Amino acid sequence: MPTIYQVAERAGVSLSTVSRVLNGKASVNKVLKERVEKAVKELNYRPNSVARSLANNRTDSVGVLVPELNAPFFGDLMQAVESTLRAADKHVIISVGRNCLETEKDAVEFLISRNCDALIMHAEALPDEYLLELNQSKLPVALVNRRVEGLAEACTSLDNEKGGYLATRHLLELGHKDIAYISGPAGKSDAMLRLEGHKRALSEAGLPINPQLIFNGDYSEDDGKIGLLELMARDVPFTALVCANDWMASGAISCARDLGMSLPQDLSIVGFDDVVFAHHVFPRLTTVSNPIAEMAEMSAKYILNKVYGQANNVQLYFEPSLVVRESTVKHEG
Amino acid sequence: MPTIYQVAERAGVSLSTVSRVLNGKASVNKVLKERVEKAVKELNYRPNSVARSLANNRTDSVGVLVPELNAPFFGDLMQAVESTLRAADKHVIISVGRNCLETEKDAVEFLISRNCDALIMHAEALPDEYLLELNQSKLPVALVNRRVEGLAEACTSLDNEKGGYLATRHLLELGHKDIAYISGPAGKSDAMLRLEGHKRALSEAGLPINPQLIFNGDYSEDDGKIGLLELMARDVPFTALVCANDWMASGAISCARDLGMSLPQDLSIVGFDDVVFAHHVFPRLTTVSNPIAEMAEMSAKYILNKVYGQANNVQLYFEPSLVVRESTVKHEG
DNA sequence: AATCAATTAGAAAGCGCTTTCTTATTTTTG
DNA sequence: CAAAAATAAGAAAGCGCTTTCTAATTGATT
Repeated sequence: MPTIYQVAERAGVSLSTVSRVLNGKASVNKVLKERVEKAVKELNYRPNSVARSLANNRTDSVGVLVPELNAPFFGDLMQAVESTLRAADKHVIISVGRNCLETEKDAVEFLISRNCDALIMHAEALPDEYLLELNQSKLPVALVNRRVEGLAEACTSLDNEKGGYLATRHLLELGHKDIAYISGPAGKSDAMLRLEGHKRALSEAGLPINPQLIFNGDYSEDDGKIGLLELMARDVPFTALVCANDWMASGAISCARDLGMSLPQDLSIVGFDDVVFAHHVFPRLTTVSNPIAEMAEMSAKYILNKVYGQANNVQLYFEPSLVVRESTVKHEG
Repeated sequence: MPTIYQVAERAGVSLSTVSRVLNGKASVNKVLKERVEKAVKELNYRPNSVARSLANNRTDSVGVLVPELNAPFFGDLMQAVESTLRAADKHVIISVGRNCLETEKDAVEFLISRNCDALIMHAEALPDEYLLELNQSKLPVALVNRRVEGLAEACTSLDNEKGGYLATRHLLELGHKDIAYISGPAGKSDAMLRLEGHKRALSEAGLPINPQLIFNGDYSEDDGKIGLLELMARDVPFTALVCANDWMASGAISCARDLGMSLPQDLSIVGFDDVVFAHHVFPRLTTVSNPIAEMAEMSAKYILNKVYGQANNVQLYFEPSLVVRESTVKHEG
């Protein structure tokens, strides 16, 4: 590996000059510049990014924290972040939080120890204060799909309440009146907002909110199944079901089928997120789209602006929209 | 951020001594050692990994190349690599190849420029020679799910031929005699081997190999659909279909359903890979399991051995196994 | 033509570590 | 007990860059 010294030597200039043409910040005599460029090419010189980082205290890398690597939702997120950042020649260090406070803290520590210039996170367990502190203490933080008081400009978020509202409104418009709901975990604000939206839709339609028709799930496929069984055991009839994400919807669907129900006739089901497999399930899932890829891209652009002096437009708020497929059907009666 | 100097000063020793206790390689007087440790704690000192990398020419990071980030198969791969490497305090820099030669080369260049200590790749387009050269030139390479002549010990691979064999044998055992096959792209050896296995099963059963029953797909969901349509248009009857991966199987299933077929009665379908959504599709997919996570883990361990002096056992060859679900059924007649 | 300002190139310091080389101290040995 | 060997701490060089500081050259100004 040639160093900047060899380039300087070959070009017959000092290494300062080489550095200057490499970084293009200061003006360099045209002749010398060409000599340097020639030498660079001939030696196939590539600057050592570690040395550069040490000298200018910046690694051109941004840490990304996600709960899991093998879920389509976060796959979309990472895909968007990676391509946006890579286009700017920044690299991405990915770390996994597993939905667990300790692991998330650990992951952040890890990313910090790697001298990332910034962090882009889909943080599940870390409390707001921690994130605030992180951002103040030193390294800029962007939060995907989460709102934190005092960090507004660093947060991209979805109108989850509206999403919940859209899902239920769709069912109401199809004539359903008895609509069950499997929510996400009570600790997560998106889950709570989606549920809020559901309730608002019911209220607007003049329908009562029956707690017997609400099951508290944890966003896992299993809880879709467990939720459906539990709801049915409660013996309050319902003709439609909203699930707060697609995983639970998928679990509920396969459970319903195991129960011998025929879908969507016996039960209309709506999911949330529109993850990639939503159209693999049968009947193809009606769901609420979550523009996670765009949110992630915006988070990346925010960091590009904040840390690397770019000037992209960033959109922070996103609207969900309904994607009607085949898992919902008119209620006859 | 405190540096090693402040630690040395506070502990009243030289920075060499601090470095020595930090790295634990040379022996240090017990008293001094304790003083250093105390100072480290009090200052909450964390070594600067960039400086360390510059000094010892090693970044403790390994580059990972995958074709895409948002596919379950590669999600499993990354998950395994990340957790294995992170447990050894190495970090992972992920780069995307998009199944395209140019992009893959680019991605590798990128990872090299980031001074990775090694590369773990699921390379699709890069030719064997390129990989060999890479490995020789400087940085150790581990290949997941691919065999390269001359790089045997660096390759984990699946017995794809056997996988294809198992899929078709399963259908034969169910009494099917007319078995169609949608293969992966001709350029990929795993695709070719799976097809070989299919043919071997047919031959062993004394059945002819009818090219009219083979469609050349590209592993995409769309090609599952296109393949099925094309095969049916050829007017050679078949009662079962093997698809060389789950995506194409899923495409074929949803196409079959759109055609009004009832599954699995009208057509038994087998997939390959057992990706996470295989049980979301309906009927739940019978498929051949691909232990990609284990392969990936082994690739990571190989690198841990080769570059970081660990001594894990590594398994290089993996056997697929059949996962029978509900998309295949006995052929009556 | 002489002075001053503006450019531009080179020298050298510094980023925060590791590691070799020295030197001082302790331990071993005949 | 003196000399040789082993041990451990410090000094300093070096990893490959960026950037400040200094010096030299050129151009502008009166």
